[in-house]
Amino acid sequence: MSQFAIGQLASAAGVGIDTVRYYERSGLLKPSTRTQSGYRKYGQGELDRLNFIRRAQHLGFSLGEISELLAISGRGDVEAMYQAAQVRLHDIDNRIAELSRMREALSQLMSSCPRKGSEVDCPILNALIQRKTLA
Amino acid sequence: MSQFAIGQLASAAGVGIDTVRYYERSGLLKPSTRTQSGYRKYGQGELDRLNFIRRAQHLGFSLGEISELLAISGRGDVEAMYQAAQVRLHDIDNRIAELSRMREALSQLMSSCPRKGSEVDCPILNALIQRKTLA
DNA sequence: ATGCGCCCTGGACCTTGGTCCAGAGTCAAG
DNA sequence: CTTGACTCTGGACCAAGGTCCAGGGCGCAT
Repeated sequence: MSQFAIGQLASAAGVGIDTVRYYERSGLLKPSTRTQSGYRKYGQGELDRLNFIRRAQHLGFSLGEISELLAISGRGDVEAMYQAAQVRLHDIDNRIAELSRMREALSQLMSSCPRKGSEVDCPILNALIQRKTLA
Repeated sequence: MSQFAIGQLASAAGVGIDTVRYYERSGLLKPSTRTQSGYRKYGQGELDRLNFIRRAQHLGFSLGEISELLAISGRGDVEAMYQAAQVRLHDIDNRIAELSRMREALSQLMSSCPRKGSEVDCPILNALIQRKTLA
């Protein structure tokens, strides 16, 4: 059974040592044992868990959500996993919609900007300065 | 010439009093004068400026960027305004692309999830647990 | 046995955009 | 003149996800 020191675990997962300790403080990942002198020791299970955390983060889950995900995963609760993914998906959709609104408003202003001449001709400036155009 | 106390300015712009003071600390908005007793007094120009800040925020500019925008606007520099908008647009596009990647990965996992049965059949769980599927 | 690199703890600090608080002073109406 | 609403300052605190530091202890190779 391979055992890792914190630095080995961290570099195996591509994170910083302080990040691993931070996850521990946050209740996400604790060492399987400690040496007598207090050194953290991790096994393959902890490395898997750390990789799980990173992948879930990559899908946009927050650490709080990941904490729930880990509990769900521990129960092997497929339905709950699906629900969590769905909630997350809606959140992503909302954020995309919000950004798209911004994009639309901004690019519309830009497309009618002459990029030269006086400020009165610049719709970007006008939109920001006056009570026009923008919701 | 209408003069506002901070509370009046804040409610005219739909923000909190503390927010106005925060903008002042951040160098974005300062009162045109102070009374002898130290009360902030604002005029129409400051209300316009505050509204500008809010609208720019609504387009996704950070307060730091808004600070530059205000300087640009003060110079009436249409070209610089356009450039700033373009930078912002690229940033929005990058964020949308990032979220779309997440969305894609997540919805693909979900579409092949049976939502019942054992955990070994759940691709969401598998993607998070194993070194598969996900980048 | 000593030097170098690793590890420990507790706590401070970072970013962004505010929000809240205490304790004091001020303003306007009754 | 008093009361209640408003404002002042300086500083603490919040979320999130870390990052860094000091001052020590440990482990292994030479």
